[in-house]
Amino acid sequence: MAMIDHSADRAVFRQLADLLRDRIQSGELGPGEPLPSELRLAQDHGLSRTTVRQAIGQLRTEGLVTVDRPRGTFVRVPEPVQVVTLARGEHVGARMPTDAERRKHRLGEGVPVLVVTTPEGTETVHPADRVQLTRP
Amino acid sequence: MAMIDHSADRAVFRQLADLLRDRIQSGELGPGEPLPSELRLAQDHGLSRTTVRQAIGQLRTEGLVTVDRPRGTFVRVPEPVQVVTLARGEHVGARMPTDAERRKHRLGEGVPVLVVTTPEGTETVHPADRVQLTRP
DNA sequence: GTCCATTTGTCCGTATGTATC
DNA sequence: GGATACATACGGACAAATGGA
Repeated sequence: MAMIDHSADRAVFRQLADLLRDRIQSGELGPGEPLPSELRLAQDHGLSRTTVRQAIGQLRTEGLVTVDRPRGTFVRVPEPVQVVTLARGEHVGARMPTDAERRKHRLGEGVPVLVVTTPEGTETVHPADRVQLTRP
Repeated sequence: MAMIDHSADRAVFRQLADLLRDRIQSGELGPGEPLPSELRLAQDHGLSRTTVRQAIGQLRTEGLVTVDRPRGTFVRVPEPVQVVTLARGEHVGARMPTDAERRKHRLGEGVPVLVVTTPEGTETVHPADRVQLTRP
């Protein structure tokens, strides 16, 4: 098993996040598959549950995993993407939603929003996990 | 002073995050201004420093504040925005960067990246706090 | 339906390290 | 050196929701 180095420069919880991220991005943990439970990870690596939660929190903010409480933590499953066409003169930015916006649009953690601004200044917000913009 | 309701349905750290977010969005705490220290917030509201850190962590993931350790926690100052023109057929998405990408591009916490994909499939990433895309 | 084990969420306390002023 | 402030890591406790026996 991959190991954690307590004497390393990098924080322990970041090392654990790196390990789990690698397992996800390598495909060893596929979309929809559960991560080991927090208790299991803590025991396996000799860490406190607090530290394990920090690591998983990191992956949550990166949008790599979602939590279905209390069933477990799962590798995020990609949403079907809808393509939206940009009109002339429109600008596009991205930012994190506020807590209120997250609930309103039912956004998962770690999912930004795309903000489209018309030349008149009107803004529309799109969930970045379900929308792609295109210049035709 | 605004109060925390321990009997409320909403978690205490979320209530504190709400209070601080309101003070930022109302302009009472302007860009570049420091938040009260974690210890100060803990004492003022009768909370543990752990809980205060949870609240501030929430605002960090929302990109509302930045931490300059150990000077303090500050309301994020908007970056100068560079406008990038989209070519025909390009697609635009957004996602959170991984930890490695964050360090590579010197991205602040809570800042997504804009991902531009050419028709050939080449991807370029832009920090969403410094770049806006436009369809001319 | 009830009981119980599992799992995540929340909150507290403590300690130590590191960088700044 | 000392005080301040954030970062990391540990520990414990209880709550809430799920799922299986």
